[in-house]
Amino acid sequence: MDSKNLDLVFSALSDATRRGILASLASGERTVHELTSDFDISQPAVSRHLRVLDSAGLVRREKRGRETIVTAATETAAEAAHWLTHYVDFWTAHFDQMDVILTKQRERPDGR
Amino acid sequence: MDSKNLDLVFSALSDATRRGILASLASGERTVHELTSDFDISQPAVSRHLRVLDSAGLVRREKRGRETIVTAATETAAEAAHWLTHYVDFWTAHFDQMDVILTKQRERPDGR
DNA sequence: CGAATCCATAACAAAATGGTTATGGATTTT
DNA sequence: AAAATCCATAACCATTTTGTTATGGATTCG
Repeated sequence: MDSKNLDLVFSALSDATRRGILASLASGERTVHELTSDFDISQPAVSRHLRVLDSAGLVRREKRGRETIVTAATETAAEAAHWLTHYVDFWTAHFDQMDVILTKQRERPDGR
Repeated sequence: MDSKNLDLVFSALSDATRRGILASLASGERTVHELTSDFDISQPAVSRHLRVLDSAGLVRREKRGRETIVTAATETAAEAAHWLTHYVDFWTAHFDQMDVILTKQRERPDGR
């Protein structure tokens, strides 16, 4: 997952409607038509949200007859979650170190 | 973490410069001036990125004399990571179920 | 005290975002 | 075959974003 992909993934996740689409895909695949009736926006608006999610690798679209079937692509979200968790761990580790240092200073205020 | 906060957090994380700022804060606090020399953009641009990160709750700013000290706020990123992980788990669970169903169908193609 | 430094905000321009309606291709239904 | 359905794209508009330069307040340095 490179920087450009992270841009796309986090940007895609920054919209409540798109997160809602992903949430509704948890219960299984949905057509564009079904998604349009789930959310109170026009069909073209749904199509554009899906293109954003698709570009980010967060959903897959597949033509089936005249319908388009949408499914969640778990791996990409998992990668983004790992990235975020990695940073949190990284920060936390350093904060723990800082805490150790500060504790030592408190124990020996003369700096020995 | 409500929907509006998720908007702010993911939107803040969708910019490579802001992720870079967060990364550089892993090694400890930095002043706005230091961050400005780290990244090849103007000081006002850095200030605005910091305001975005601050609004999302991803950093804290503290005036110290004429300097502004910036530190990472781990908790918020952790919450976003948890949100994302939760969804991944949720999806994965359903996909696993689907997989079970599909496997059973493969084992008994007559649908018994 | 005067000069320099640190930083936030305002004003502006360019680009991206998210909604709409209009349209048309492909497929299914009748 | 004609009508209806599903969906993508184009065109348009309002809003937001991200960079810039200009400016000024607060603090520190000499």
